[in-house]
Order: sequence, then C-alpha cells, then structure tokens
Amino acid sequence: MLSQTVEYALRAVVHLAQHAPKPQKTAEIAATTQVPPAYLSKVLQGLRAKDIVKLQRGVGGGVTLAAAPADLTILDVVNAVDPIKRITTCPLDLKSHGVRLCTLHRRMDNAIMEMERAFRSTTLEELLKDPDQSVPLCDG
Amino acid sequence: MLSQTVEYALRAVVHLAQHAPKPQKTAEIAATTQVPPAYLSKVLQGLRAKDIVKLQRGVGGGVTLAAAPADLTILDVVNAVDPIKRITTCPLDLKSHGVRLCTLHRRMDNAIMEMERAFRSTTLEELLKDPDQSVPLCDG
DNA sequence: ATAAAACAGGACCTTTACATCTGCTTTGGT
DNA sequence: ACCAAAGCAGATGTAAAGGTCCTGTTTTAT
Repeated sequence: MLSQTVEYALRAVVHLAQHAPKPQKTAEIAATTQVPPAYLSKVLQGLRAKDIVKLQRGVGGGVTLAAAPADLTILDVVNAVDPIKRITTCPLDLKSHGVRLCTLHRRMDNAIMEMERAFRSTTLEELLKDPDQSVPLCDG
Repeated sequence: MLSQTVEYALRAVVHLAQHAPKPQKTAEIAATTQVPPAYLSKVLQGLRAKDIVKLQRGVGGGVTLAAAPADLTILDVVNAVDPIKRITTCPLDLKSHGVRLCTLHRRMDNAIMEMERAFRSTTLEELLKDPDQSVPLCDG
C-alpha cells in the first residue's frame, strides 16, 4: 500500500521533530527508528533533495529538519520520497476519457484523493502533541 | 500507490460486468482492457482463487463473474489480488504500542482506512450505471 | 475418436524496490 | 597541519513485481 521507503522516511522525520532543533546523526536515527543505516542514508538524501531535511557533514554535523514541525505535513514527506500520483488522465488513453475520467478511474482517483487529504491534514507538530496516544518511536 | 495488477484486475471485472452474464474469453478481455494477455491470465487465476470470477475451459468457455455486479465491490476485487493491509500493530514492535498505535501509525492507518472505505462504497453495478460519467473502457 | 477452443501452470526473463559495501569528501577541534 | 567524525557517491547484491513463453489439460462439437 505505502512503500517501505515512505515508512522509513516518516520515522526519520518524526525522530527529527522530536529532537528539533538539535542535529541527529544518521546512525542515531537508524538505531531508534529501526531502519537499516545505509539505506536510511539514501532516504535522507532523497529528503534533502526535496528540502525536507538539511544534512551537515563533519564533526558535530548530522540531520535537521529544513522547516518547523508545524510547517511540515505528512504529505510533504510522503511526496518527497514516493509521490502520490493522482489519476488525471485515462490510463487507457481513450480519447473521450482524456479529461473526464470514466466511472472506474474517477472512483479510484477519489480513493487516492481521500488518502492524500488524510496525509495533508496532519503536521509533524500535531503528531508530537496528540495527548491521547502513545509517543511515536518511544516505548513505555 | 495502487499496483498495476490491481488496475488490471479492475479493468477485467468491469469488462465482465458490462457483458454479464455472457462468458468472455481472456484474449477478448485483454484486447479491450489493454492488458498483456499472458499476464491477464495470471491475474484472472488470482481472482478465481478468491471466488471473484469463474473460469471455464474448452470451446464456448471463458470468464464470468462469480457474483452479480451489485454484490461485488471494488474493495472485493482489490483485496483479492493485492489486499489492503491495515496497520494493526506497531511496525517497530514496541511493546507499549502493540494494540494502541502511536500517533504516526494511527494517522497512517486512518489514511489507509479512508481509501478502504472509498473502495468498499462502490459496487460494480454502480460503476456501470453512473449517468454522469463516460463508460469504463469504452471510447466515444 | 478426434480436433479445435479455451484455460492451466511452470520455467523463465526484466525491471524496480530494497539494501549493502567501500572508498571519498567535507568539517571542526586540537 | 592533522586527524577523527560525519555525510556522499557509486558499484554491487538481493528480492519481489511485472511480464512472457511453451507445453499441458479440459471441454465441446462433429
């Protein structure tokens, strides 16, 4: 449904939001989020390319969010690593369906739209503040 | 987002619903739905395994829906070939998150739930009857 | 019986996602 | 200047999804 890479990316940014604005080392993030360290490095590079995180080399360097947790939605992160692609034109290239999708593809796109909306409606900050649930990535 | 196989399966069952209850040959379905014939054969075998379609060999055989279009939802078809998997337990196996998901995974599951609901709310029959849209798989 | 129509199923190939490894470059402290 | 800490980049490996092909087996009509 959602790719493994999306799951990893979300864990990472949540960890960063929890510790903002202190830079976190990739290895630290990998350990607490249970993501393969070498692969996390690639995922983070993808996030940097879309200006979700900043990466700093050298002693005392590490990873930080490029924006405040209140300004980053789950959708931003998802779209950075594995963009949600809406159905905007007929997948069969039927001329008459071009813009006005058939009932099948309209329904499919509606479902995708619902998911998109759910992701857009939550910021990282909200994830940290919800008092009603357990804290992401933290046991106990 | 949704697998190619899901897209193919939906095209096939829509075609079947349009022509129900007349059996359709796999090659016919493949042609009008623009799905690779050999691969469609595999997809249909998956649908048969979940009792979505019936396959009949020999002269005059072909593929038919196992139920009335009014009794089959999009979700039935999707789940038959590529089941939507809700998040029910903590992916990190944190003990305290086991049943009560953290905010991150709760939101992710909510998004998946929205998509699931969108798919469950439409039957094949409704797809064929919507007067407001163009007809699935048909040009003009 | 036989032949033709249709699906069945296994072996195989290709592409993409997931993941690792190794050596390099940048950075800051001494 | 030097060294250790961190990320960087590219090659490589592995597994799953998507797709093809070939040879069977079942069914019906004649």
